[in-house]
Amino acid sequence: MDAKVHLATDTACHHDFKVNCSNCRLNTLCLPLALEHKDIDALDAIVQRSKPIHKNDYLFREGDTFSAIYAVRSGAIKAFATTDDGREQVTGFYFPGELLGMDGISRNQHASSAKALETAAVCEIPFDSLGDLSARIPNLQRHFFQLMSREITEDQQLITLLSKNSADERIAALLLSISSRNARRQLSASRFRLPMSRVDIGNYLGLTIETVSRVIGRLQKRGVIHVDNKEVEILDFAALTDVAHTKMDQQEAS
Amino acid sequence: MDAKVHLATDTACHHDFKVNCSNCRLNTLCLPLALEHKDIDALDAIVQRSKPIHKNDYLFREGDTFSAIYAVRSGAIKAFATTDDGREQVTGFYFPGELLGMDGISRNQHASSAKALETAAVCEIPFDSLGDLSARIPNLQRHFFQLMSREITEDQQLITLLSKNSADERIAALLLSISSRNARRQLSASRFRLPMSRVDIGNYLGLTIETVSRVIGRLQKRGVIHVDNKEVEILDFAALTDVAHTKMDQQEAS
DNA sequence: CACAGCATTTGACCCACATCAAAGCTTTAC
DNA sequence: GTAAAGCTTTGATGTGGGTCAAATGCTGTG
Repeated sequence: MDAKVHLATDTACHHDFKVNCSNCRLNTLCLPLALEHKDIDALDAIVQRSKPIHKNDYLFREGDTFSAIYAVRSGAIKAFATTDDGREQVTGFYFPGELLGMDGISRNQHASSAKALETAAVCEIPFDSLGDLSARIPNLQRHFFQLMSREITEDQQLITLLSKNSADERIAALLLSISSRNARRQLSASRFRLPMSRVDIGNYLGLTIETVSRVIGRLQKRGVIHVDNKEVEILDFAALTDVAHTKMDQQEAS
Repeated sequence: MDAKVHLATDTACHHDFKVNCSNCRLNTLCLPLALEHKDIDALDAIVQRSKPIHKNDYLFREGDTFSAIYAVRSGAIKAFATTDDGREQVTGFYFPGELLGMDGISRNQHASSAKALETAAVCEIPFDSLGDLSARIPNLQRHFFQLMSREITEDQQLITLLSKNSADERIAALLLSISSRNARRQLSASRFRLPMSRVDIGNYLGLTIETVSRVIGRLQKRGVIHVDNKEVEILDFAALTDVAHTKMDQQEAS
């Protein structure tokens, strides 16, 4: 964790106060747009970095009044809705540089809950301020429309995955998604730690934990990946991509 | 295009070209906001109503350059993506008063295709103009954020439906959704015509046509609904709601 | 009106994944 | 360090809905 814990006494923030949007390592992800310096500073002024949360803490809960969207700075967050009968539908995993909470805008209350999968730091972006600022900075408005649109297309991809793909294909697609999101952050595309449990994976992909476990075991036996608990290494990208896309299963030596 | 060019010759269009946003019957659906008269007029000025399309016509195709979003004025539209192996994932059905096309914003090209399920009229809203206007009319900006957010929450509900619910529950939920959307338009909640085929329903709900057909047959046998081809009557709302929510199936006399 | 081309229904059978069960393994608490 | 409580894996068995097949019903067209 951060060394500067005691710098500020007036807030709950334990994180580096020197960070701002201009110097944030993630700004090419969270703000991949050509904003003027002064515009970035204006955005920076409304962003609050006061939310270090740890494992299992809620960032917000379904039904909470909506007031802000959140950008992940470190750690990992899962978003999920709880069904009538108490089961959990995970609607997304969010890694550093990614934004969540946009589903709360429509009814002014969060439609899903979000909790930390591990210790995480987030930027809180008050939505009213963001709206005001967007009206003044056309690029920012456009960018924010794009971010929401991306959430829509990603949800639609998940819909397709759930509706049309086998368990093997779903797992392979998730591993490749995490891999490529790691790569965007300059981290290894082939070795990483899964921050979520098998239960979470199951609740995201519409599978039981047993199936998740079996599929992972099968991929490992084939030499496509190596898994040790939550540590994953992708040994054969081509094969994994193949699994993700192949409708009919290819036969393999067991 | 100018709408008026078709007045003399095009008899395929049965719709009223005099319509504008102020007098549109649907404006409480498509614009449920407190816009000033002059703001509505400004919006009206950018909206184009030049698109009467008929059954199986495309409104836009996956990959087309994105330039506008669309509001359905009459008829019905389905949006869908085509998977690698050529299958169709229907991502939504759109009825009068509903907007589609927002998934194209993020990459400046449509992420899905849209085609008419029956003869339809749509309003085309050029996105650049809408952005400009939104920057000047805070209420409009907020409203549009809300519309996109609603699309997100609806997609997430579909994700949950696909991931957690049985065939019976999915069908029941779809029928209830269409029913309530009809009611919003002052139409009967209990009797309506399904504009989409069984194939489309299957591709939306992640089921085969055989299963769709069997579930509908079963619901009919139980006296929950009456179906004649595409005409549906809901005979027992309580029972249908029950089917939509019940995880464990209730026993019934067959 | 009759025929071609679809869409829908119905039945028989099968399989991918769920469910049930139980045994490691890992983490947390004291 | 050890116990308790989770997680994860692995195996045996069951089933909802997919697949295959065929009959029937619609729709449009010349």
